[in-house]
Amino acid sequence: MKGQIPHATISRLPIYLRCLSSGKAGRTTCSSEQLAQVAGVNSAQVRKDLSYLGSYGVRGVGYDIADLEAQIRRVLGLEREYAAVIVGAGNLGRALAHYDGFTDAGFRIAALLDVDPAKVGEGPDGVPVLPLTELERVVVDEDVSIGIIAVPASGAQDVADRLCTAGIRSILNFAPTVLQVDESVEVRRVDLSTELQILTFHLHNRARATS
Amino acid sequence: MKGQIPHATISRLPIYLRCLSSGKAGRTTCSSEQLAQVAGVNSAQVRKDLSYLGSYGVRGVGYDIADLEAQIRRVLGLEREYAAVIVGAGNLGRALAHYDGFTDAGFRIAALLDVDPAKVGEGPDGVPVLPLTELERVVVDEDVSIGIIAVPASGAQDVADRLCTAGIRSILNFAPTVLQVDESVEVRRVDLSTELQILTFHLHNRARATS
DNA sequence: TAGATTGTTAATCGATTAACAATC
DNA sequence: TAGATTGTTAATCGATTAACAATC
Repeated sequence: MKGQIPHATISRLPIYLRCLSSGKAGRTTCSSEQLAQVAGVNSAQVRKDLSYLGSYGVRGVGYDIADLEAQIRRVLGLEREYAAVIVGAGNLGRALAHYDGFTDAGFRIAALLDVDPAKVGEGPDGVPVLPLTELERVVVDEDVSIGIIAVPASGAQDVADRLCTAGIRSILNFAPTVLQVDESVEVRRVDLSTELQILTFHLHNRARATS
Repeated sequence: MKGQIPHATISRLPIYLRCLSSGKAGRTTCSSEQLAQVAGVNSAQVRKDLSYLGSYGVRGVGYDIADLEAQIRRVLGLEREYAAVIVGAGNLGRALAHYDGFTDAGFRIAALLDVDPAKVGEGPDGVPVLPLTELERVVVDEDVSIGIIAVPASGAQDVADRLCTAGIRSILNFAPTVLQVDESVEVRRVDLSTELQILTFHLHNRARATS
């Protein structure tokens, strides 16, 4: 059943969820047109996406906000809490450990890990900074299911290999590298420089187009 | 000419660029198969993407690495430097200002801006932290073309509006909101919680599939 | 020439969206 | 009933990829 939800739909569900939670306090229902407006997509798209969850809308009325929220959370598997480790306690790693969005969304940062012994100790918001050698132990002891890589590109593949060996099957990679991992491991890449370079393409082209 | 390069191709060009730069020192050419391997895509895809740049490959030999790098940089508009401002001097904003990847890729962070007067002063790596009221002046004086939003969701739309009014046409948005902007403005969204939630979908489904 | 690899075609696949019957 | 809005179909659009002639 679940397997047939398209990839593109899955990546829009968190956006719908966010739009629903931050909706006007008074309303209890919401039309596909309204949701489309705030999510920045086509209303037919919204209806199609939501139809994969089952038929929870009411014709002529719209979707019940609380109900829809629950359905999306169920499909995304957000009914339980997940623990994550962040590897790399540099600026980015520490900023991520601080990041409220993770805890707000129900993720728990079990530890920051770093090869540099000087960084070990108490970290931001009481998250411990541990030596990288503790990786395997933390993953087991704290039931960690997500690995976040925030080390320089040169170390990223090694870290990924260790995470995989430790049993991690979901990785969020902030290093500017394409990781080579087993196909059973899901990797999402967040590449900050790449995002800026895509923006420059448009800057460059708009400049050319109007000159 | 440029306008016809597909969106999907544009977003892969920075990855190819990175793979080329970090290649083995000895080699001067590179086949589509090799590039596909490190970039994690299909080799036919690589050839098709590169064909949009023009015909710079040599049959039976491959692509000249230095030449290809130059062509990609030209198409992406990376032959010049761009200045960016980061709005929001919290943990994320400050980590981004520190981030070497931006300077390595030729971006200059002109300033961090924050509404909180307590945060104003000298920031990370000598980047000044200025009051948000300085926004318009900095954009003009420093010829800023990119705005990076690292404020909480509640303030993001206001910041976006001010950036647009100041003349910015490219925005990188780290706030968990879909910004409503004029269609002439290009927005890229980096939503950290969304990425984790997409990972949980796969965790959840793999767990269900194997149980 | 033989081997390697590009550039491009055509087939396939998947995602988007207009349109509208169903129905609250 | 009249108005609103869903769920779904079918058309369209765009992206991926196998295959192979061209050619170094």
